[in-house]
Amino acid sequence: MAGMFRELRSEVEEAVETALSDLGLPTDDLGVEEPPEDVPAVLASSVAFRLAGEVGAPPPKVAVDIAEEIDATPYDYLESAEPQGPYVNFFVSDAYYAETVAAGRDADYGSLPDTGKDVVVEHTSANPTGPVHVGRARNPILGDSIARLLDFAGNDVERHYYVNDAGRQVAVFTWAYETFEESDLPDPERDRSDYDLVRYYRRGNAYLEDADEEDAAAAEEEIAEIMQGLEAGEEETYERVAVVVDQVLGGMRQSLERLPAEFDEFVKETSFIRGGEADDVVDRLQASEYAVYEDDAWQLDLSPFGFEKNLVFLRSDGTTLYTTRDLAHHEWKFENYDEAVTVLGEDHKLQAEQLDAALEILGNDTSDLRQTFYSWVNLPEGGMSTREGTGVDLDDLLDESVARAREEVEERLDSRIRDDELDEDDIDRIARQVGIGAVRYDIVSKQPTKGITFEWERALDFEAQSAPYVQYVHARCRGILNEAESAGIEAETEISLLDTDAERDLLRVIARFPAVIEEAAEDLEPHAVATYVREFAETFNRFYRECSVLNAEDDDVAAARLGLVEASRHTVANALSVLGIEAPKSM
RNA sequence: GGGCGUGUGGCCUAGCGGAUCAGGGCGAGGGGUUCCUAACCCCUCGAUCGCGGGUUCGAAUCCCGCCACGCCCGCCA
Repeated sequence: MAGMFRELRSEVEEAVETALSDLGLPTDDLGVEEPPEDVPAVLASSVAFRLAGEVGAPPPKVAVDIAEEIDATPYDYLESAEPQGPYVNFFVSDAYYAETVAAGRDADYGSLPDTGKDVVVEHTSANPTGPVHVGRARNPILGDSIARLLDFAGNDVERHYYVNDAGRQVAVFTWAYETFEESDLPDPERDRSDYDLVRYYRRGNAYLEDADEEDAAAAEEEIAEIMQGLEAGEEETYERVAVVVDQVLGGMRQSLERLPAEFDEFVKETSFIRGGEADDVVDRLQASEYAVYEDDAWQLDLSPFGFEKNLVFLRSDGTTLYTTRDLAHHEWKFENYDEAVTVLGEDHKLQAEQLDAALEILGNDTSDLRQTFYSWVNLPEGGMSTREGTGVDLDDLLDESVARAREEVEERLDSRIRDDELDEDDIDRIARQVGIGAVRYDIVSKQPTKGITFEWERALDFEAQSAPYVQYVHARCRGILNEAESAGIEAETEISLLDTDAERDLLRVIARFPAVIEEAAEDLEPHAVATYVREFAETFNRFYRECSVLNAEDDDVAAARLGLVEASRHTVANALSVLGIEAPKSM
């Protein structure tokens, strides 16, 4: 049940290995790969190139010998091996296609068997200083998609947001919130706690920058007091900070939920100070052979790990640093989960590597920790900053996208052929699904390491190679399924009647889905699923044009095609679900 | 200065050692709807895969050098 393609791949690998060893040839590299689109085989091998020297014959001759030696009879899905030039091509049996339709007709098609692993995915973890802006939006979208992907690949997944509530920023924020008067501030951009409070944060930062030395120093003293209070474990200080943090975070959560990105737990940095775990980390690091005491501060000499500079883990005033607390945080993850995944901006790369080294020093096995990085989303004119108030708020982007999607829906209403009468709720629903989906797909479909420059027109393009393009395929499937039901057509798993190129192409693409999930999950690359689902949609649209279900030659063909549509619907719905994009029942 | 990342047609993007077409999309031009929703499909235009070397039977993909851009090199997070 783990996917026909994956089983076929195993069969082919075994068959090639057997044939090679029977021929007395090395089996270390089987060269099994996917052939180009125009080759009708499902898999191919390029071993002949590598073995040509050894055999003393040209690759095409070697390919013939290997193909002849391969015995397909013991296998269910491998039908035959045929040489073509220097390649050996592998063709599949009807059972391969039949099992694909049968598997695809299960609603959870594509999901992988339970791994039994508990995995924690930490993502976003943006400082609670103000509304989420587009520059940060890649993190929740990527992180949430990775969590969904790992879940679909058979893992038990928890999503965590690590709340930085112990740093200087929140101290500044708390001081500003307690110091400035609302009447001195501009109106909030939205009636929500994060938009409300960020005004104090911005005012506070501006004050620190512009105030004369004496006033600034006085403010700094108050800020330092808050930081010291946190470190000393003063309950009262925690409460003061929490008033600010919890309110801002509450607002930010509402933005994130629109994506949607939801969390199982918000883990506060201060909890590792209060619980004593951070102090414990300090004690153990001080006792390690890498610890040095320089300039009144405790540091780690990480040169054996390839780092030029020392990593300070305890300030000269005796307080801990972000990384120190994060060490305690990660040890806690190791205790409670089998694997930990963290989604971070590229600016945290060095810090993440140092964290890794320090965790090793503390005796942890960091092979269970995987960090994945992404580049920032910038505006054409530069970066975005919460503190300075520059950038596009995520809420504004989503609102704009939904509004444009609504315009599209309304425009298309007139030329609509289908007589299913979309009501006001449908229009709302479609605008939201398409609008949010478009933003999400635009972000999740690109390699995370590539930088993105945010441009309205490009982000909100609903044409081909976008979420709506794929979502439309789902709506088409639902449309066919609904009509078929009223027409009394029952789906069948009947491969012999699905023999056109369009049908076979679609079957082959559907068969690959579980293998795509497997590989994407292994590499933490949801964009591979986005690429796949786009290819799937292209293939489906060709099938849709050429092979009518409701107007098929006869009832048997209609029933067989309906089975294929069912499998298609599950494939596209599940792929979209992994990407966190809704699958509309109509558009 | 050092480290990491990115560089694919006018623009965006996939591929990251294998099939003398490097896939898609946007854009530009031309077609398609008495037939399951045209947010669709088909055709045409357009790429020395940043530059220069090297390894290999084979390189967009690996190695070296260079150039451009981004990020990092705090007792900030």
